[in-house]
Amino acid sequence: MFDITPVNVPKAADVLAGILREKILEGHLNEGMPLPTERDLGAQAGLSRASVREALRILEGEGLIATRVGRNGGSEVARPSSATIERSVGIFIRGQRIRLEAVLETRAAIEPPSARFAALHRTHVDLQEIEKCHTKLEQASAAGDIPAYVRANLDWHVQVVRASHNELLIAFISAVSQSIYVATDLDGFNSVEVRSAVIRSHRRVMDAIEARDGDAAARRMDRHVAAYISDVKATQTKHQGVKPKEK
Amino acid sequence: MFDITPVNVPKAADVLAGILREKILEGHLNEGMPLPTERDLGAQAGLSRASVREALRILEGEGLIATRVGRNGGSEVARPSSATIERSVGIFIRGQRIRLEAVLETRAAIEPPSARFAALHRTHVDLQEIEKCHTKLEQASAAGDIPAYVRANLDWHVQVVRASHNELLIAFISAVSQSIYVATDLDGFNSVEVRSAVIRSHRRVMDAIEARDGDAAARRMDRHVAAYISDVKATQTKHQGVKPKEK
DNA sequence: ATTCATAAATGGTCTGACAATAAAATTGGC
DNA sequence: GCCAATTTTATTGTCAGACCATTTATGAAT
Repeated sequence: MFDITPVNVPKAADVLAGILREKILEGHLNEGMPLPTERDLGAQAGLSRASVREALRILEGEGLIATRVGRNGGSEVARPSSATIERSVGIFIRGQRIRLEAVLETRAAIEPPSARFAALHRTHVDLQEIEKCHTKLEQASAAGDIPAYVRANLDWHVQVVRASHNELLIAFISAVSQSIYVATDLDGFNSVEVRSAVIRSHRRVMDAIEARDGDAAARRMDRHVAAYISDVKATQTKHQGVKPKEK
Repeated sequence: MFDITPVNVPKAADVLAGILREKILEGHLNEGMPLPTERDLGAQAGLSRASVREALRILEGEGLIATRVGRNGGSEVARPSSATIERSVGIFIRGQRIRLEAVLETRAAIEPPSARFAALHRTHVDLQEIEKCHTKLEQASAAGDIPAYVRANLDWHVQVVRASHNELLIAFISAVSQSIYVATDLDGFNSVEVRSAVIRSHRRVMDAIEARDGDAAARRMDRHVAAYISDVKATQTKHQGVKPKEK
């Protein structure tokens, strides 16, 4: 037999996008450098403006270029940020109907080792940033402002991972946190006791990071997120009412 | 002051893409369901076909639709797969010039807890799949086929995480592994001793997963990836020659 | 020099057409 | 009646050209 795969029919826009993507990622085009105008690109590539625009739209979706209108407008090379990862992860979670527990589980897997790296690599500025989030958390808790509290809680976790100085872990945590935030049941934090317990856990983790004690940071973060998952599960079963089968 | 943010100028294609995206993610449109034709969509939305096409191209980039040409062609709803995450992570790593060490560090952070979940949630089929990868690894090692060996190595790691049955972790590992593969220095595995050591480590992890021993699985995986990182660093310094400052 | 009006450059959008493709409908042979 | 070859048709892919919207440069008036 010939054993040939389904014939490959690359579209013009895809080809052009691929060429430009490689040029950008290869480093031949640096951040901020302008691309030719759509008309020029079309002339150079022998394509219509419509095809060029589709190609540029693909690259824009990948965060590789940014486009402005008007005179001296046009597309310029951009650095792909974690925002692109956050978007695709968010779509993945919603599209695949990933359960909140699984998302929390993922965070529980990533954060303890991240806390270890944070303890090892943190700078003085990192500590200040984490402390800033913690203060906001305390204030929101005292004021009983639950939405602000949850927001500050998420920010604290992201900030801790930031101190690891591992951009990929930061991107992952940011993406996961974003999805956790929109799915978090605010009622779970109505109790001032629950909020205080979280604040105490955070303090212990921060102490370990400040002391550059990686093992302690990982261990305490592990306990903290595990406790968080238990709380969420308890809240869920309490709210679901009939749902849980009591046999 | 008025305190207004920079005026929002949403583009037609973005708006339409947003509407369709929500419809899909909200679950009103199920997988495989056909969207209207481009002309119909344009008529319904009051937009030109060009704008509709840009919107569809955005959604295609997000993995939310798939498009076929020809009669009875058109776009149909798709489930966003981990491929989208893999792409954005790959672009992020290349675009941000993330060092290989950082990527390996990320894997080292994710895999041990994933191995724990694998030990806890694995099925019999999972074990068989992992074993299959292991067999391929041994064969490639014996035959001295380094590229196949590295490929099988990566597959084994992904397969272990698959056994965790956490789709998000699987997506992360797949994405990271993909990038590790293209950056792996094949020469590091020229030695049969190195390859055998890897195979022995894998076997120990597999034993723990089979025994449903989460702690052991996590611990052994941790040691394995840590050793891997050391090897890579050793290989790098050996190869770089002058680069490392020997003071 | 500052301010204001005008022009120019660029992306955003629309219209209409034709090409390429793949499936359905039709036809012809048996 | 059934199967194969052919034609038709529905759909995306691509193109060309025009005009609109937005932003900036330019130059004139003060």
